[in-house]
Amino acid sequence: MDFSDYVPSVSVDCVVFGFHQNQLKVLMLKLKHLNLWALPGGFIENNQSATIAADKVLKDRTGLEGIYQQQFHVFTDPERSQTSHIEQLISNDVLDKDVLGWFKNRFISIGYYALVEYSKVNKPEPDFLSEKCQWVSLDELPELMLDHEEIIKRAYVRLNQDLYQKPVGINLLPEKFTMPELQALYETILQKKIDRRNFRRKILSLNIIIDTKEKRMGSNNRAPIVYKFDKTKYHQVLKEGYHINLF
Amino acid sequence: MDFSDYVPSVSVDCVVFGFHQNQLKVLMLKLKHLNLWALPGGFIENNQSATIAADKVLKDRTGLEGIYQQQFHVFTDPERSQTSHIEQLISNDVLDKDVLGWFKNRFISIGYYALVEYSKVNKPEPDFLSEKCQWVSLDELPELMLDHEEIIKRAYVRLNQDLYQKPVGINLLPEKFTMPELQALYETILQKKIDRRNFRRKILSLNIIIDTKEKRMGSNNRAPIVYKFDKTKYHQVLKEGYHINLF
DNA sequence: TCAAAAGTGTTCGTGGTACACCCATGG
DNA sequence: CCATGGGTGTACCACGAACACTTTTGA
Repeated sequence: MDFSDYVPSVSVDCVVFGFHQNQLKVLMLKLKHLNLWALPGGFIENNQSATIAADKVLKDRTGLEGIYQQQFHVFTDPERSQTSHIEQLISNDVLDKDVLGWFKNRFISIGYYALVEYSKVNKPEPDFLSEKCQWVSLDELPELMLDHEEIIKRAYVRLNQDLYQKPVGINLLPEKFTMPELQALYETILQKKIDRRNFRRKILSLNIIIDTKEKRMGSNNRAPIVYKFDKTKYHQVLKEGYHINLF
Repeated sequence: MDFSDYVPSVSVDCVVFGFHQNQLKVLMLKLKHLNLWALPGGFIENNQSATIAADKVLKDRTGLEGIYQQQFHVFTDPERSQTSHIEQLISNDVLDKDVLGWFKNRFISIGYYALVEYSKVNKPEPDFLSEKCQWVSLDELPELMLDHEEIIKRAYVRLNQDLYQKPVGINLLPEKFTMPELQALYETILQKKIDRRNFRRKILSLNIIIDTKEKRMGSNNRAPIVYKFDKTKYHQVLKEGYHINLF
């Protein structure tokens, strides 16, 4: 029994969603000297839980802390580890060739998704392997490293499912927002049109948003009411989930 | 940068649920020479995905194959690894002392839950660390190794949640079953009473079970209809989930 | 005063909830 | 023929779906 057979390297990959111009965006890294993009990620250090590691990844790339992150899947397919990209990075002196042995090792990755407010991420920071860090539209993904495309797909599927059980928005939207803005977010994530009036009633019935008594002026039509989230009730509902009627 | 810091050992732990005498049971292992129980688990071998590893664990302990297993969480708390149990196993000659270094390593564990038919598990097999393998009632758990109690709790919470989106039963019940039996299963998992007549209508409306035209004779009252699952439709519904009405 | 889009209200139908009633079986 | 528990039917109500009307804003 050779124990070294059972020691894969474990990393954390974060699918960071933002919402801008009625599009869902994902934060991605462009690798140095390669025409490839990657998800922000990192290794789990000693005495760190995966959650802490994921929080650190998010902090390092966006500067944001205390953001809602959700572990959604572990990717363990032995075929997912490929060294070809690494070898190219080494031949371009981005990585030292000593590390090849390490990267030849088996990798498994814990997938997290995070929801952040687009406007709060001013200057996303690339890491040492990448030349830039920026938002990429979900439906215009470039060529991605390893199985990162599948990771994003699964994160999106999970986000979609979670939306039917938990509220979403407190991190994706600015502090103050209007009903049409919240609706646009839901329509984007669910990829379907929702009736204005029914949406309004449904959301209000959840009691998670508060009328600020302000109105958003400036546009050529009736000024919509400005709302903010009731953080206490929001997190309560987030924790308990909706009470779905099945029996 | 010491890469060896980032190399935890990765195991798979399976929470195997069975249903017997209107109780949810979990398959557990009694450790040799210790007054401790553990979940069936194993390491992920080279060229194995976690799913395959979990299937192997299930096969080795129960003999069953092709069972529905669901990855539900990864446990990465650094505090979860303790060597005290291992040291006791070594001092009792169950384990060779060479392996202590290995077990001093950091562990993370991928949690799966499985649903199996109680009666199909005739002789559950202990592994080399344990003296017996048997069903334990969920509400009478003995003292458990490491964080296995939390793993079970979380598996149960997830199963409970999943029940509101997916059907359950095809693996937990025998091939042929009656409506009251199915209802007892649901009531046990959801821990609440369900109205007989409404349950019946709801289940039938899902179109996942078929009337076998048989009746279960022998009891002192009207003989209930015997049903079986429509495997095609069942797995279809399992994959798609219920369409919950939210927008 | 007009177009655009937001706020308010109404109707309808499906499906969940809460029941009452009848029917088969073994003792 | 009777107790027990399973099968069938119905009335009610909440909530989602579809839709019409009024109000506010800037040009």
